Amino acid sequence: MPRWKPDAYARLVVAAVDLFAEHGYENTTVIEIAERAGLTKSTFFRYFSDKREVLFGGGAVATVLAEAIDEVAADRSPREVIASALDAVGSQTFTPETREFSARRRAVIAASPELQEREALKGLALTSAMCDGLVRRGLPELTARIAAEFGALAMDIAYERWSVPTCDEDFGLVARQALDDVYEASTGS
Amino acid sequence: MPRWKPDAYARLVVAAVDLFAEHGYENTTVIEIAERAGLTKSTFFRYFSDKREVLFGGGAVATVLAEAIDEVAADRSPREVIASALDAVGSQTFTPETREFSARRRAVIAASPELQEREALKGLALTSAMCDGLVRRGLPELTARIAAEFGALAMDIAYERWSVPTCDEDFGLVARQALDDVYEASTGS
Amino acid sequence: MPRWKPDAYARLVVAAVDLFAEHGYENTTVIEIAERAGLTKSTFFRYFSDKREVLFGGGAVATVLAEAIDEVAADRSPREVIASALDAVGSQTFTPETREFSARRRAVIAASPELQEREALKGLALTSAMCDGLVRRGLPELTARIAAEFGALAMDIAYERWSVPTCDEDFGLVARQALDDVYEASTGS
Amino acid sequence: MPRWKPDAYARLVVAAVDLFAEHGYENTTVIEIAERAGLTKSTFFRYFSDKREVLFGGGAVATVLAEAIDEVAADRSPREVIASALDAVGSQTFTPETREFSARRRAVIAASPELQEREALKGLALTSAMCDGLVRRGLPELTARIAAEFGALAMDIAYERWSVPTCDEDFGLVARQALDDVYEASTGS
DNA sequence: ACGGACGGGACGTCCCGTTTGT
DNA sequence: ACAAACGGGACGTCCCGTCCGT
Repeated sequence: MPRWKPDAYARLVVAAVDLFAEHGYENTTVIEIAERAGLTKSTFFRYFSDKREVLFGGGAVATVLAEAIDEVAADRSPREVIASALDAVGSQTFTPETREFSARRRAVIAASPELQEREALKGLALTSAMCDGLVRRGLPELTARIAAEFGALAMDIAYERWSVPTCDEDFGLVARQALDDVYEASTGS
Repeated sequence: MPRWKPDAYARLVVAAVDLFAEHGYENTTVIEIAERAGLTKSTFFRYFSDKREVLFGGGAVATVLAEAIDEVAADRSPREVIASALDAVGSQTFTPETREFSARRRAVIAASPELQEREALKGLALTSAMCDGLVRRGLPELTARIAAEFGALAMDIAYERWSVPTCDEDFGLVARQALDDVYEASTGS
Repeated sequence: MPRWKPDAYARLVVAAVDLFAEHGYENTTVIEIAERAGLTKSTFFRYFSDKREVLFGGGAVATVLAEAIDEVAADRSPREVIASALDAVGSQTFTPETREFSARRRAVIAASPELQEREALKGLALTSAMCDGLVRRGLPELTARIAAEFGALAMDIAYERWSVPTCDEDFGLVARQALDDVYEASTGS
Repeated sequence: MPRWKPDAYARLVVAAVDLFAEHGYENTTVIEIAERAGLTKSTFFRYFSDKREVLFGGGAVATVLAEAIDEVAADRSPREVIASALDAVGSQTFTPETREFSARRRAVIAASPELQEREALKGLALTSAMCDGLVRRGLPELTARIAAEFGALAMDIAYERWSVPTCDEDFGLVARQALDDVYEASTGS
């Protein structure tokens, strides 16, 4: 995600979530989204490769994860690396002001299998991003893979917990807690 | 030997549920359903007004309810009328041999908001059928309405309980139990 | 080509040639063609795989050639076979009432390189159809190939000669004359 | 081309003709032209009002004609004025080093009706430029018009003759010869 | 002056649902 | 009654040409 999203991008996303929530994903056309954003279909497809993609911000989270992992001190454990990466997501992507939007986005995705499928694919990309980052740090493939899977699971849980209106904590804290839960559960089994 | 197999309706329904379960509702075309049933798209639309309708059997349940209500002795309470109507559904529509199919149908609907919407509409139709039947018996509008709502609720619950493979009771029994639960809950509140 | 061209097909072709002649190929949209034919874009694309194809009737000529070749008596020379095939084209495809249309079609194609390219491809298909037909008769590959090339050349020449308004002979006669010219030129060299 | 044109201009023209010759006019995009010239699409459109215009050098020839006509001594006949103007075109625009380019440009235009249309318009502009120049010299409208038409015709013929690789004469000479031919033909009729 | 964002619109695909013809 | 033809409309792609901000 570029530091400065063009305004059009955000307008399109907001318009899309609004309309999806109102009329459902299937009953909303790209043209309607674009028009509500004061733009045209052309511009929509310049920003998003297809209609679903408007809800799955262009791999931005994967980039944040990768960069955050590369910046962690070399002597840290995989778990600490992942925790830092989740912190970065909390400070750069899932900021408090996006919480409400995230809740609505979650609801829209939950209502559409087509979107859930895309969400699952995006989840795999996040796991890969974390795994690759850990491999770049010299970790064995398998160790990296498991840590990444734990991180992805924690992120899922945290996203679910964090994106409810009553939650008032930063995503980073919620995610660290979720990561702890995951690790605890893994040892307890 | 008839020129066409008589089972076109059933073959279409089975083919549809199979394909919906395999590839999802959105990713299944009417042509695919018809071909798996050995028919053509046109025939599909002769039997079903649209693609969704293949899962919502032509209002048969509403008819069963209405007729059953009309046959109950006049001195029975609304609750007993409804219970009898549910029995009729169990003996005429949700028979044991349709249980497995119902389970798959439920799963398909649960996976698609578009189908859930239709299901909700069908639920309203069932409520209306019961309410109208009770009104025909001379019940006050409001009484009929509430009894019908309770009946619809019980039917929902029963359908959910009954359409799991481990359940081996008749729908009628399950529905009566659910109706009891509903009434009990209503008094307890 | 079905024996009974649907009316829509012919209407689309006529509308297309009219509009191409009036406004040029590039400046004519598929929707305009369809509307002038009293149809819609959908129907257009059901008949023609793309916009250009409206001028290149679905391989009909190739089929006519192939079938005609298969029906010629076995003891005929390649040249006589080809001549008979050209006769068939004259009686089934390039009939007198299509002459005027052919002239306009030629003019439209001559005005657009994009269309000329497609015409060239269709020409290759015709050569192949004749060559394959001759091979089916047991001719050696090379012999068949050369006879087919001569036939295609004759057909080109004949089409050019025949599709001028002042020509009042059947295509078959014109084509036979052209074939004679080609063979004469080939021996004279 | 006048030397004061920025280099970008010439690079764009060369890139365009190359690509048009390789892939055809229709199959070449402005972006491809700009990229081959090391520029962007925006720059292309700053120099050329549209894609076709890249082959029709900005009316430079009309300007050359007009200026040349104005510089001819007042006592010269229309025919001599036109001849001098054609000389100017030969020394300022159609110089020997542009001969090869002109040949390729001609081939490209010959392959596209869309370009031929533009070429025809440009031809009219040249006729107008010459006619206006002659009128400024005090000639009657009709006389000017006819002399200009002869000049334009001679220029067309000369361009065709000159832009073949085997021609090694200056455009001016070729054009004067063509003008003579035109006048001779006009008297002979 | 320059690039990138934007508008506009055609093309071709897909698929649901309706109508027509036999 | 049945199949095929037809209508309608969304999606996604492509590319020309414009315009604004710097």
